[in-house]
Amino acid sequence: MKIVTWNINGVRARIGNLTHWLTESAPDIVCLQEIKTLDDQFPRAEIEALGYNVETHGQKGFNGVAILSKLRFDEVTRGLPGDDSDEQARFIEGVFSTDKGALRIASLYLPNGNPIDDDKKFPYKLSWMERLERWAQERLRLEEALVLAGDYNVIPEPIDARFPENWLGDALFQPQTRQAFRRLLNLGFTEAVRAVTDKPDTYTFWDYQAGAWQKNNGIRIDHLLLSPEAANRFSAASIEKHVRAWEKPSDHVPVAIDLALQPA
DNA sequence: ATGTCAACTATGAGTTGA
Repeated sequence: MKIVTWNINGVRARIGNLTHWLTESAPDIVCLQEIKTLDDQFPRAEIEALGYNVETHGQKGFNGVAILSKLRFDEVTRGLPGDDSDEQARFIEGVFSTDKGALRIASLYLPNGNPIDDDKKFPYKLSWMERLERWAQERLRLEEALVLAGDYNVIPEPIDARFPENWLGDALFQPQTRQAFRRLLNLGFTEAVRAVTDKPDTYTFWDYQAGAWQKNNGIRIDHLLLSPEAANRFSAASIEKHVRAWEKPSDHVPVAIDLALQPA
């Protein structure tokens, strides 16, 4: 089963791009971030026409996440628990039935957190990461195949940036950010891409500005975290980098994994 | 060179967020 995460950076601006990619890549389940639309304006008909079920958690103008799936959703939950005052749409969870039992997948869009001296933005990022850790700890107790996929806005290690020194003052590469990400991993997750390669120049995002793509000035911030039960079925990971060279691209590219699971 | 882009407000051009 092929599972992919992709920050689409505006699903309405990118619908042609998305349907072309769905046809080419043929994923079973897709976690989208930054759909930048209300649920009732999501272009679901074009996606359903390709055989996908669609569940969204959108908001006006920015943020927003979705899950597209060839498998029927058994359950859907919107929003990350832990702060009832948080109105930003950054988290959706779906549960599916497979031949090996339940498969639980979350599509998450972790706060950017810049600038770090703002009195709200970086603290919001860190508190969101604490909420995510608590949620993950609880879900791991279920001992299910669990995939936590999305735009983490975290550069885990210096090797995950072409020019790590450029990111020292950035929320994506702060010691507190990296430490929170390691805490999450250390609950027992396998980070899929780094489990299969230690190569440098393994990036998932290239800024639109300053010719970052042409210069390969990239960072790796889109990740898939696997519970032990998912990691035991994990066979491959790939970054679909060619999509960044398409017309009107997102600044992120799809990151895919294969799990040895079949729809029930 | 903060060099780009999407969506908002508002109906041409500025703001926000990334």
